[in-house]
Amino acid sequence: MLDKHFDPHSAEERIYEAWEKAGAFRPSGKGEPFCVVIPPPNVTGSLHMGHALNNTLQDILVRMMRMRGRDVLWQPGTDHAGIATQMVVERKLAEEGRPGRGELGREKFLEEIWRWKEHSGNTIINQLKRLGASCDWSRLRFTMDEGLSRAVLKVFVALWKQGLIYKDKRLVNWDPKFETAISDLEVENVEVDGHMWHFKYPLAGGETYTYIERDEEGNVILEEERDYISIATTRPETMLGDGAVAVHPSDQRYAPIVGKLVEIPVGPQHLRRRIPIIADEYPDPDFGSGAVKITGAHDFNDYEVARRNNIPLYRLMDEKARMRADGLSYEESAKLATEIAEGRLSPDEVDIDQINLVPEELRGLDRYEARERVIGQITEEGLAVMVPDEQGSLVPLVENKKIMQPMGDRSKVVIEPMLTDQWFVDAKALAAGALRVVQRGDTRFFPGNWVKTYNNWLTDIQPWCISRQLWWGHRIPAWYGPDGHVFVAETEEEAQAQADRHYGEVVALRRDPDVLDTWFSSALWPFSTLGWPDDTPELKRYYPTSVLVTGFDIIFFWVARMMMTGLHFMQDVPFRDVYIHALVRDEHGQKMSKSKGNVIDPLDLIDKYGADALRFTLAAMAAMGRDIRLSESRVEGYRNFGTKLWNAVRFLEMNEVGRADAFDPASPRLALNRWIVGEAVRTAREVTQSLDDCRFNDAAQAIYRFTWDVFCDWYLELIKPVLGEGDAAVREETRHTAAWVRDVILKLLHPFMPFITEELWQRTGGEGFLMLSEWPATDAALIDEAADAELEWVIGFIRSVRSTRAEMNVPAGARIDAVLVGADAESRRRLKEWETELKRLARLQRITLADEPPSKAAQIVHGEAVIALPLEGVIDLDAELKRLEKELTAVEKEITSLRGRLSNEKFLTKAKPEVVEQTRQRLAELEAKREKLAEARSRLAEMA
RNA sequence: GGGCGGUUAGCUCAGCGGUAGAGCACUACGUUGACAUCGUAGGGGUCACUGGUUCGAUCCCAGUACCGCCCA
Repeated sequence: MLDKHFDPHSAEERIYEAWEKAGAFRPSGKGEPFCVVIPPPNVTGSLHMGHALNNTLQDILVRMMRMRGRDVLWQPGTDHAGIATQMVVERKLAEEGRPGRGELGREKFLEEIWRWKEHSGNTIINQLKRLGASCDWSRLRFTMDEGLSRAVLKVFVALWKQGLIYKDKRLVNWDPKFETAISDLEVENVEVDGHMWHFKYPLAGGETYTYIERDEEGNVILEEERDYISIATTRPETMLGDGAVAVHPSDQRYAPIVGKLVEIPVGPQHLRRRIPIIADEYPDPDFGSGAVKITGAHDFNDYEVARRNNIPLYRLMDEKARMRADGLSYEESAKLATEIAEGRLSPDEVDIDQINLVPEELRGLDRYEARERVIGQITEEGLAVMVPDEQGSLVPLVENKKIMQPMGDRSKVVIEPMLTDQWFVDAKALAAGALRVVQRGDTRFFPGNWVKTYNNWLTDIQPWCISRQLWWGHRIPAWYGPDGHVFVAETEEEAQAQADRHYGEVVALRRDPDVLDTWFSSALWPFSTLGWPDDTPELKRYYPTSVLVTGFDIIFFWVARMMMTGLHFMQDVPFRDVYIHALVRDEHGQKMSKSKGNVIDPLDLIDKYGADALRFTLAAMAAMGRDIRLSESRVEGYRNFGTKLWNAVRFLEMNEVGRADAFDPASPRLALNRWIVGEAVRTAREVTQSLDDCRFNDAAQAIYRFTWDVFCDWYLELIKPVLGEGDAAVREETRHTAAWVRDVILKLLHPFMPFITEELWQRTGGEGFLMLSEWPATDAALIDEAADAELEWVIGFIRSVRSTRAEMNVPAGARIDAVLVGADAESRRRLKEWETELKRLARLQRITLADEPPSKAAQIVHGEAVIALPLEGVIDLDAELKRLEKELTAVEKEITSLRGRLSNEKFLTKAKPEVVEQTRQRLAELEAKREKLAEARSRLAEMA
């Protein structure tokens, strides 16, 4: 006998272990392949709500497909998460008071990381198991595995040979905390309060010009002689590295001075550097003064302008974003820079990186300290633009302004655009194919509007910086000879051989110290996990994978890149469908974040309500294209749903409903059983179709409704008398049907609530595992409309009586009589057939037949007949009159609306014929009903 | 500035060219032998606003307002 409740704590682990032990997660090898690769969580990670949603949805698809006989492979794994992991281990070493990364050295430090990974790197895997994820864990992969590493090497070398990977000195996002380049996707632009300073750049040689400002009509509003140009900046410290001042070519105010030189108002006065004023489309004439300084080595927009105009790029900071202290002295640097600016020296003739334009007294300072110093110096010198304050005295013009500040998404420090040597993938070249296949529909997005996002990004794609100045990751397979010549090869031996051939002698090689971006290896995931570069049976069988389930936030990071590499190396898309799900937010729509303290830990919810409840909640709320606001009450509600199901099965058990393996659902004779079979089939069809369309919420709702509102509320209530009093054959049929429907529910619900359904399956003597049983059939022939009509009549009868009783304030326990008035033969037959059930569920003493309603009775129109409830002594005449009035009003309102429609000729001619017919029928029904209601009212009115 | 999405019951959300739904919350009643993690009944909505298309618009189109997110 089942307990009153399902106990997730004792059941979940036991069931999961039994599945795993039996190899139930492995591909069957039979049927059409269905393959999903898991979006690999970080090896440092722990399960958060996003993972819970993502993996619940995958598991639902995977479990359903498995039951439908597909050969399912859900390929799991983790990625090595370069920065994050290195950070975690460094922090751990520090906490334990052990030698840090620097002291340990590369090799020892990597050993530490591996040790850490072996020890706690699978936390998230175990958490996924608690969620119920049915991945094939025997195939667990890790991006730093031997096999996957081989794939990375092979891809790197191949792309290098094809010219699609190259080394370049470009501006990259530099994280001063981790001291590495990061991808622009790892930069969050945060709006912060900033300042805009306005400074004067004096024209060289004391030159002047007439500065004329006009309003919109062209009237002169300001005209003065100036010996300077006014520049606004949010980053004064970068003035040191300015290479030019740019104005818009159409800007008349500055037209006279384009091509002239200005002095940068920083650094020792006798060494003032001069830079040219250039014309470029970039400056916005309406913004600030219309003139902008160009610091190509420290700003992405400036970088483009500088490249267009051949303006030199001067690096000002070191890897910690301090003002650099290396290179030439300021005097020498300024001199060279000036010669370049005046065209006496070409930038190519000098080692630009040796030019350090940071004055000696600022060298080694933090960038913000340097900023303050620069501002102070300029202001002191009188080159700040001054405005009057409230008291009328002149003060430097400093605007308070919202500025977008780039922050490292992991380090949380301000990112510095930095000119460095890095490795790049020519993403543009690879993007073309990735765009084409989606255009063509080889891969489909659900919902489809994400295609636009995907296209936009791939169209404007920048070179992908793949090198990272870290130790943890795939080390770049490039070796340098004594003269810096690079040799790229899969092995050191091969690189050495190349070098020996190149130099004609044996030379010592030095390997590039950098590692690759983690996403470089993740981009290979759909084929590297299946065994590539080896030609494995898995690769043949499961590539392209069937569907990728992921969040929109990594369309760029991951989906697009997998598409590029998949097409390039496998000549086919990595997945047929991409299902993009939403973000999980808190119940107020806020993004969950540790700093906000609004994080809901899925494991807490699992502890409290069980994995099934959490999974069902996530699925029920996963409507396409919308974020999920998770509230705990919802989880609680679905936990209750599990209890409801549990007790329904418990009830069947108590009534000796066992198993009927040979049961044919077409065999029942009873309308009740034929009806529930039809309803079950309808539900199976809806769940199946919804899941095929990735409409998880619709599928969840369909099974929920059927289980609770149809099976529990009606079917179980209606079979109670049958099981108690029916004859043997009828009882037998009903038990078999009930068992069959119970199993349909367990199966349809299993992908959503795997634990409780499996437990019930086992406890009711189900053979093998539910998770490996066959998905319910969806044969529409099992739907019997005559049975539907019959049950509709029965349920409607009971509902009406209950409703009227409540409104008449009849005590819930009181058994009253009912009289069926004006019933036709069919209704009489039905009444006879269902008398027991009607009496029981409507709480009636007797049901009799009559041609006229008794006096002082509440009257309910039910089809062609009227159900009269003689409530002499109980009935509140006024209340009943009111009730009838209310119903009449509602009916009349609708009649008016339908009549209006039907008297509209345009409706009759233009609306679809079946709609017109439907409307007519409905009107006829309502008119009949109105008549009966009116009769009932007048009878009652007479009595009153 | 460009793109995407949202605005439906008190809350969180589905939905849809013809009759507006769920969960939770709320009200009343209920120890009916599966279930109080429950049952029965009920209240509650100008479907943001303005136009347009249509026989008919909460739904389609355009605009407005407000709110999100992404990219510059």
